[in-house]
Amino acid sequence: MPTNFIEELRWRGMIHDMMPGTEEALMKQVSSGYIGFDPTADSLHVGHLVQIMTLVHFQRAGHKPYALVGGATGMVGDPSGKSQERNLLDAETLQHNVACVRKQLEAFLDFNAGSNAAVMVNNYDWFEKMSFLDFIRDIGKHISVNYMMAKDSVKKRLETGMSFTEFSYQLVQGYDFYYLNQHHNCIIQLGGSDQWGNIVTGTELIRRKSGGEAYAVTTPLIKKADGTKFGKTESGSVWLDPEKTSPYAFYQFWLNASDTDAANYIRIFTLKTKEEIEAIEAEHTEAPHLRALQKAVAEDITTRVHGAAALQTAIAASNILFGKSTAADLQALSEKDFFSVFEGVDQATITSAEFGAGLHIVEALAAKTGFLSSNGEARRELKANAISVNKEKVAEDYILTTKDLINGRYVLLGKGKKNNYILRVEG
RNA sequence: GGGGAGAUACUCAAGCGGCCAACGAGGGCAGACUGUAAAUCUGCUGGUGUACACCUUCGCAGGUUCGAAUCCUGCUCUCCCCA
Repeated sequence: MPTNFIEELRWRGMIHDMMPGTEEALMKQVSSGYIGFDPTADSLHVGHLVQIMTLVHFQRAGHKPYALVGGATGMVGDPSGKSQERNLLDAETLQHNVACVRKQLEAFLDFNAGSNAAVMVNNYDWFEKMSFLDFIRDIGKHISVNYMMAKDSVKKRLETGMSFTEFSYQLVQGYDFYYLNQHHNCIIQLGGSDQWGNIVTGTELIRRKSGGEAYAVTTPLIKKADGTKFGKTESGSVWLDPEKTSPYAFYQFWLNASDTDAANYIRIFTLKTKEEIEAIEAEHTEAPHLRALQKAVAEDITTRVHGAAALQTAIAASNILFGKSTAADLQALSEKDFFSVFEGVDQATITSAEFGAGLHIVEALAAKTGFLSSNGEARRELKANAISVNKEKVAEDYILTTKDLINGRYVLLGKGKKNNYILRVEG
C-alpha cells in the first residue's frame, strides 16, 4: 500500500492545484505518474529541482514514477508563460539536450526499485512514427478549438500573435498523457503551476477518447521573499551541471538564501521529516547567526546533486573564503589543496614575465585578467575599499610583489565579501 | 488611405542650441551595521588617463552652426485617433 503522497506534498507547501479525487485515487493503490522535462538546454537548473523532488516523493510514497524528456514537445515549444513565440532548436541540439537531461535525472530517482522502479521515457519515441494526418484525425478530433482557446497560455498570446505550432503544443503534450495512460497505466501527471492547462488537456483527452480517469497535481511557482525570481544569480541560472555552475557556487547559492526563503527551501528541496525541520528551525531561531537552516539546505542539496566529496570541498572553500582565515592560513595550504578547494573560483593565468618585479593592483584586476571589466571599475572598487589581496584590504596604489604569492605562484584577490578570483603566475 | 505622438544609457524617465557623459527613480555593485540573512544609511554606476583633459554615446544617415541629445532633411521602427 502506498503512503499518502498528497499529504506529504501538502505539509511541505508543494501543492498549488489538484484535481478532485486525486488523493483518494492515489491512496487506493500503487499508481504510475509522470512529469515532463523540456530539453531547452543541455542541463537542468535549480528551478527543475521542484519537479524532480516531487517525483522523488512520488516514488518514496510507493508509486511508480515516469520521467519524460520531451524530445518531441521540445520541437514544438511550450507557449505557457511565454509572451513571445519561441525560437525552435535544431534537431541535433535537441538530441544532445535530451541525452544530457536524461543523464541528470538518472541521479535522482531509483531505477532499480523493483516494481516501482523509475522509468525514463522520451515522447519522440511515439511521435516519431505518427503522421500529421493520424494526429489530427485521432487526437485533434477529440478536443475543440474553443476549448484550446480558453487556455490562459493561448489567451495571453491572442493579442500579440502565436503560431499554429505553439497553439498545437497543448494537444501534443496532452497526447503524451494519453499515451502513457494507455501504455503504462499512468493516471496522474505532475508539474509546475504553469502546466495546469496542458495537463488538463491531457486528462480531458483521456476521458473523451478512452473514458479513463486521470488526475493532476501542480506545484507552486517558487518566489523569493523579496519578490525576485528564484534560481538566478547575477551570473545567470544556477545549473545542476558542475561544468556550468561549480559545486562551490552551487553550495553558496543555497547558503546565501534569506531566512524566510531557507525555511521554504528546506521543505521543498530536502527529504527531511517535519520533526527534523522543526528542530532545525528551533535551532536557527536560537542562534540565527549560525545559519543552521541555510547550511542544512545547502548541504543536503549539494550532496544530492554533486556528491559528498564535492560538498566537502565546497565547505572547505567557503570556510577559507568567509571564515576567519588569514593570509597565513592561505600560505599554509598545499598547492594541491589550494586548487582543489578553489576549483569553482574564477581564475586567470599570467606569465611571470608579465608579473615582473611587481604588478599594479589595477592591472591585476582588469587589464591582465578580466576579473573586472575596466580599469575604471577596478579603481572605483579600490576607492570604495572593496578590494583585498589574500584576504587583506589594499589601497589604490598597491603593487603585487612576489611576497604576495602563495607558494610563489598564485594570489587570491577579493572584491567585496562574495567575489573571489585567483591569479596564477606561470612560467 | 488621412491626422497626431514618439524613439535618450540595464529599465522607466527628464532634457529641447553651449553650464550634458546627460536630472530623477528603479535595478546593479561596493561601504557601514549584521549573521555570507532581512531592513536601514552612505558612495559609485560609458571608456582611457589618479584631477583639469580627451574619446565614444541620446533610433539610422546626412545637413545647418564656432558649437547639437536639443534645429533642418531623408530613412527605419513604435504607438494613438479618424476612415
